[in-house]
Amino acid sequence: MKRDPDSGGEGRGSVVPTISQVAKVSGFSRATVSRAFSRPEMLTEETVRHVKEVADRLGYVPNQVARALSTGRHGNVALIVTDVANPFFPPLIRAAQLRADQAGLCVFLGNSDEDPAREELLVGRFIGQVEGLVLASSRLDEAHIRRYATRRPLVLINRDIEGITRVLIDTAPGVAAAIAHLAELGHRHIAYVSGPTTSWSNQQRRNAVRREAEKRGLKVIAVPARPPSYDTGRLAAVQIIASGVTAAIAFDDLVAQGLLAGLAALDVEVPKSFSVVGCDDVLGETTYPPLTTVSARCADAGDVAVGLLLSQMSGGMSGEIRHKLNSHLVIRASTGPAPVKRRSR
Amino acid sequence: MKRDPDSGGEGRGSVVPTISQVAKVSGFSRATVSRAFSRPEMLTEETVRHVKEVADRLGYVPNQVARALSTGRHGNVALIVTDVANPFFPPLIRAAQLRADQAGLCVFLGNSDEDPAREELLVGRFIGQVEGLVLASSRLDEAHIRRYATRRPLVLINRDIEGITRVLIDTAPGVAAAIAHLAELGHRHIAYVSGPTTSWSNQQRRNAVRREAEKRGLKVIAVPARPPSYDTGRLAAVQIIASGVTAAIAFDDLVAQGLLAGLAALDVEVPKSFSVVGCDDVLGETTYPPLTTVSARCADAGDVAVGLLLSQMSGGMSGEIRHKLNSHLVIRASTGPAPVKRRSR
DNA sequence: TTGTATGCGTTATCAC
DNA sequence: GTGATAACGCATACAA
Repeated sequence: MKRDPDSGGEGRGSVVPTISQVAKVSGFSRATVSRAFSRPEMLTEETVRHVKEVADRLGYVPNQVARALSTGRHGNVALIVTDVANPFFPPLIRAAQLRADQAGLCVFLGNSDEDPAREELLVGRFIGQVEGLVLASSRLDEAHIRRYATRRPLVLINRDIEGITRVLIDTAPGVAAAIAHLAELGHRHIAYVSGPTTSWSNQQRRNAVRREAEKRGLKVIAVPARPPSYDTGRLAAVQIIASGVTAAIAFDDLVAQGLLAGLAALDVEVPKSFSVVGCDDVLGETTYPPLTTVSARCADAGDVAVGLLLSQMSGGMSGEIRHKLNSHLVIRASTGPAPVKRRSR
Repeated sequence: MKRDPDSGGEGRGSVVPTISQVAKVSGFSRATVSRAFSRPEMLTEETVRHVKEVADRLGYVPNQVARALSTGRHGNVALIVTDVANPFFPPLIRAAQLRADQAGLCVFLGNSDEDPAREELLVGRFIGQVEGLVLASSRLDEAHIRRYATRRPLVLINRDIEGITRVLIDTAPGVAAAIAHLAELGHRHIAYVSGPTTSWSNQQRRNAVRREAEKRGLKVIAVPARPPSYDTGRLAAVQIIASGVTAAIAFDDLVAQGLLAGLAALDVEVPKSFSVVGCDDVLGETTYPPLTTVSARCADAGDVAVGLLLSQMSGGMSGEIRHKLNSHLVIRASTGPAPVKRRSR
């Protein structure tokens, strides 16, 4: 079982010092050296100072793996998202990181690419070395998630499973407001540019669109943009224009931005001849024209999720938690009055 | 040292099974159970099957921490970036992840916020439980980096320190081409909208601009946008216009995009009255007008960095490595001929 | 092919 | 306040 002390890139020819070396050199016991690092308040200031000095000289630093084995805690959590490169996630990741940092936790990041198998692989790799995990927009089936949740504290973002702690960005109110906004502008026929079928967010938004449109007597058709991206949004423009609608609400801002480009390519002026609404509000005013969109507080979701995970990890968790985050409509410049006349299809 | 087996969120009232339980129930020794998971090829198919069945029934799964302590390897690496939310990084992170995944590694992600102290904290937290790290756009001082590099394999992205493995996105050729492009369009006075002083990329780009401009007899002024962002870019517009230049090249695409917005707010038409060049090419054609920019292959950087880290971790590394990634100019629609006449400042 | 014995580096439990 | 020592759960020489 002897191991090459030089493997793993440690030291250049020098052995990695352990607590025992420090003990021997400092003249104290291993227990004392250990305490000098983990609970200095139990020792004389003098002792601590001496031990640390020796440790410094030897280049000793506590082995976290050994510590973790002994204590059962290592302060790691995992965050799995579907796509780091989708602008929805970076703010979420950032906020989650920040919260974890403040608690002294290290965070593993995983990228599932919306592939359940890949996500499962990642969870499997992480779960043995984390104290908790948060799954954002998980594509795992319910049974798997439930099983994982029995092994480790687990919180879901934008996935609604009874009994599992979850934080949901409730875009329904914002979407409803968007429909109302379009209705007031005189639009009667609109399109919903839909995202992934398996996405909770997509289902929620689609339903909200239908419900509110029906209530106001608007006709709505669905046009897919899968996977949701700038390109699929751009490609959807032709079909949307051909359908004769005068406005579209997209699954997310990226799709909306692509749609804007697609419309421009068709010489359709926005918002004069056509109105576009996005969702998530992750692009700010950077689109042209600035996008009317549903604000989704994705950063808050990351923050809250890690917060809930923390309290779950520390055991202070009573019943089921289903945290909802509000949304609202942000009106910018991509929506306007319905054009007075448009050719029928 | 007895520990509450229920802590850490494990099991609901059930003890976490260890290798010993499986051994007892299956009738084999602990060594055999261990081998059934780590080196099944050493055992009879029959024994492996039996052991795994028992393990399954008991819900046993190897404890990675214990395994790591024993073997000295745990398959974790760390990636630290300055800002997850800056569009430059997501593609890089994604590519790095992918490469690590293929090698079966888990990746810790850290966010330094361009703060050296914070970055140091993160490295300290990570280094004890990773086999290697990659630091992107590190703000750490050279001495620290060198010290860390003696403890673990380490590769730098966009930071040039002799003796440390590094991958550098060489934007100088692309920037030079951009200057040439502007010169050919008749621009004589241009601005460089600069990024963080401590950033290697910024220094490199600034120098390339100066060098090439001098060669072609262009005058160049520097205008700061710090920290580099959409907002600081937008704010820089006033100063830039006031200076009387006819074109600007920005530290990165985000700044360029902000500048575009700032110019629009001032009713300066792009590219008719003013030309803008970005850097990194992370926005694609999503800006208005589509941005002429220097392509920077940031995804490749992440991929290559992890690749180098892997070979360094496996010990197969000869001398010093300084991997350069090329760049080139991508001409879109934000650059055009210099306006025939502009009021002097 | 399988079992035995020991070590990995640390923390926690007891004594002193 | 400090020291001896037994876990923590697993992997691996070595013996059988």
